[in-house]
Amino acid sequence: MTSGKPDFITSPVRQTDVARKAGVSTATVSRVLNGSTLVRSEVRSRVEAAIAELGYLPHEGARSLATRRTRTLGMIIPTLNNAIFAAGVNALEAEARDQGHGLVISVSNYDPVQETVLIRQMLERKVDGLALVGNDRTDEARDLLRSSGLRHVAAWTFDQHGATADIGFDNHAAMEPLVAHLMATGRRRIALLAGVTADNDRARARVKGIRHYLSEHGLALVGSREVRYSIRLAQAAFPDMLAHRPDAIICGNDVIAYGVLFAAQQAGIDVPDDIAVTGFDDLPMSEGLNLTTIAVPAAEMGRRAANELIRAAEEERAPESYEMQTTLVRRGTS
Amino acid sequence: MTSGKPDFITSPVRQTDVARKAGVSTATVSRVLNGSTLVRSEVRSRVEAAIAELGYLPHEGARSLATRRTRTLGMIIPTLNNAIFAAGVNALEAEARDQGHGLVISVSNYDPVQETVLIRQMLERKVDGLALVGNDRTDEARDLLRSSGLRHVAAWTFDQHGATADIGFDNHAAMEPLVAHLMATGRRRIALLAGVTADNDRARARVKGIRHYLSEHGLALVGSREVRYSIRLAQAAFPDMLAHRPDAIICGNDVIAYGVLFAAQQAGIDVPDDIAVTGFDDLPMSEGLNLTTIAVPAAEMGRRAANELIRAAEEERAPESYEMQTTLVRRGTS
DNA sequence: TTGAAAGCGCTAACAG
DNA sequence: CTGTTAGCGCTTTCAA
Repeated sequence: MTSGKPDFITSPVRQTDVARKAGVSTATVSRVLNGSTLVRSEVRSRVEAAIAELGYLPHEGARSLATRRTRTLGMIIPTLNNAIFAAGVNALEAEARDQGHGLVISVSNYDPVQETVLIRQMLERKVDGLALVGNDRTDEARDLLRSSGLRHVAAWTFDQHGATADIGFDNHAAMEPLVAHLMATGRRRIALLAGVTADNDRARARVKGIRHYLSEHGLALVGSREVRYSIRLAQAAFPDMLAHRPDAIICGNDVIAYGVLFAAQQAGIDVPDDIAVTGFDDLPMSEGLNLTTIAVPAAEMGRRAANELIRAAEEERAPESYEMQTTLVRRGTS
Repeated sequence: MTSGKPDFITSPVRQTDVARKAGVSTATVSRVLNGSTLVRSEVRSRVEAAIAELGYLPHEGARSLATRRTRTLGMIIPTLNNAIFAAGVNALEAEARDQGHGLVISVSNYDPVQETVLIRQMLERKVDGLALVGNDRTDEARDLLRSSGLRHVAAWTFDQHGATADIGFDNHAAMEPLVAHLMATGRRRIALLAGVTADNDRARARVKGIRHYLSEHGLALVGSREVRYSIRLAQAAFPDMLAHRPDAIICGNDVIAYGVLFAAQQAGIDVPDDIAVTGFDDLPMSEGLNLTTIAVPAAEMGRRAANELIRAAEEERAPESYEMQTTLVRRGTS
């Protein structure tokens, strides 16, 4: 770029250097940097020239210390190896970036204790806002959040009566259309291959929803078990499911459903003629596999969470809840 | 937790408060915090008690300003909506966290100009190390990296003669076993459905590799085109591929291969009898779909990158390159 | 419109 | 072993 000077390795150009070069005070440089209107345009361009020539880059950390705002959002997610969460992070990052904010991300591996540690770290990093997933939290984490006053939202969940600002959907209610659809298509022997429900309020709510809506039709699950998020493990669990002689298998998420689909294929069992299979998430792959599933507004939640967090920080208020909708996507497996 | 005081919202407890409560200087509190050995154990426990009672959390930003280390790594990836990248980030984050470092992540959407902007932001945030993907970069980005002296590595690529520290694999050489395998199984009319090669040195290297190894067998591609990373778009491109009457379709990545597989199925074309199909990445899904592909060490790269970046910062040296291997995974589609 | 000076919360010599 | 004293690089009154 600006050739001329031999650009030595590591050039710690500070505001002072710019100020000296432009013949102004650091206060003025700061004003130019922050777009203050009370700077004569002649001075402004002089400063801007100095900034360009020196290749000055403001020190965000120092700025944060002085302003008490980090322009950084934090996010703690269970895992990134789940495409639906990755999509949420992707959207949250994009929105944060558009609003001039950075994103520091941490993975809790579905462990509330680990999450608590991470929340503490986010507090130390003084992020302007924190996005969490769900509402299964340790008491300590809750305390940390409350006493620090850190603005935070819980995504992937929505509870009208909850204490946190939820930006997500009602996992319980989301199952209603699915159960109704299965009923309408004549399925009666329904089995459930759920995701792990321990430390996962979303998974639990879905299971509860399924049982609830089934019971409204005078039915109960003919069988039920849990598997971890893995195609292979779901495949391996298929025989167990089969033992209940179901005419439909509701899966806790799309990945589990994929495993069931592959296992059924290998076992020579026809889907949907012999057994219907459904998922949850609606990953891109599900269209190709023709999987009936429930679409989750992952990108929308990410965007909304970032936006709400930033807005709340600017307006110095608590973030608000937003309820989003899931939609049943009927395809060939049911 | 510590009930008693009514825990008012937002309690800015600083080191000074802890120091006063424990009857020591802030320097001593700092020493306790940083595990210095020159603190009498009696004093140490007094300080620790004060920290616990007050619920004091050190201010990472202020600490960074004083130490000139942020204990934070940066990563700029093309997208998170690609499971293979998400896996890399997941591993990098885990390793960074294990080493007591945070991770700030940004997405460039495969745009070098955007990436340049993000690099500048990473510079302003003073991350201790930066992980990038590939080596397609603007001159400005290169300048920024060089003149700042920011420690960085390029993942997903490996060039013996490159200037950057590469932590990845040779995309060109990775195609050799695949082409050899196709040759060995009698395929001669090979078509390529590549990923987008613009601003993507990895994709270009793979294409070049395929052509190179094919020519060693006296062959050339019977057809070739690019598609974006999308099952649906790949599906839509299938007829074009078919027009070349190929007996094998090499796909630039697994997702494209999935699209081809679905399209072939719908068109009633048998895989692998009529046409062989191969991918690149070896996503978890590929086992279920029985896709022949090339496994990429995503997690290993992430872990290694974090580790090398942190190590290099500690030892105040430049990060070093690491070459990793891809492996051909022969399955049912070829 | 601009500059001087006082911090933001912490660590790091340097004495003692 | 512990306290004192300077800053780290920026923003922000308060005067001018």
